[in-house]
Amino acid sequence: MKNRKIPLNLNCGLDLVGEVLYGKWKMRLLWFIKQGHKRPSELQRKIPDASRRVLNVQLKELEDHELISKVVYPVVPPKVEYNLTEFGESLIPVIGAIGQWGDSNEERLRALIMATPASKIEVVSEE
Amino acid sequence: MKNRKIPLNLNCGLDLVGEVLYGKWKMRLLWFIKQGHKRPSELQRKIPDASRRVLNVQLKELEDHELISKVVYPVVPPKVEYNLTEFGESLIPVIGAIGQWGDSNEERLRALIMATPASKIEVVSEE
DNA sequence: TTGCATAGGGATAATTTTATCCCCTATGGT
DNA sequence: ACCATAGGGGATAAAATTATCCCTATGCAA
Repeated sequence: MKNRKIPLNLNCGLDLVGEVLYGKWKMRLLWFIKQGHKRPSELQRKIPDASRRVLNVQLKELEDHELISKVVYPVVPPKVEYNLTEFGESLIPVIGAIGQWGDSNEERLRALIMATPASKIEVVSEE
Repeated sequence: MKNRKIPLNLNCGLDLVGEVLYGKWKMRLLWFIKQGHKRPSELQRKIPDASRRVLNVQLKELEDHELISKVVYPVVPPKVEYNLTEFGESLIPVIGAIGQWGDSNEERLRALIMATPASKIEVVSEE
């Protein structure tokens, strides 16, 4: 998400949403924050597949887009909390719907995804 | 979407949905097909920002994921039609919800996105 | 004194995703 | 012959996204 060479297209609602919600971990971040996991370290534990760095970056973008707000407590060791803004809250039902569809179709999706050539992982022999 | 080096994570519903719906044009393709624009050339006209090639690729993925089905008529010049499968149909309300949220918040989103440093386009002087 | 927890961020590499380019099919019309 | 139509696809370049590595700071505990 740095300066782009290719102009954004922001024609329809879908484009606009994409701009703030695309990002591998963003929806999950919003979701977990909604569930009360507000501190960076908690979120990190909830999403161990993402590195701390990446979460920071995506949190920052969510903040820039006013979906979450950040509170920094001036204590040591540092303490930070994220909260959904009202704007962010309004997205929760949408994310809920997406996750819900995924959960409802979990088995089928899993099978489809695994069957797709695109998802075959390239196994590299260890050394 | 070729063979990947980094394992997919398919922990929750959100991950699963992402696997079939991430892709710059996929939701729009589904949406337009739903609206009756079933032929590749129609879709292309609806989404002029994407090249024909890219649409083909994404349509193929949607097909592999059983969200749409493809009918090839053995005529010349060729005629092809895509239709939503039932599975694909079941996604329409979700896509609708996303687009709806985007439309409802269009102005705010547009302003936020433009204000974000990340979206500043790198202007290259001509020549 | 070293180690740990907490949070943050620059620089760069790796990976994935999109875009671009160019070519192919077959038939009917000019 | 040559073009237009309607649909496809390989190869490669470019761009965008993620991951990795390493460094900052503070106060407390072993």
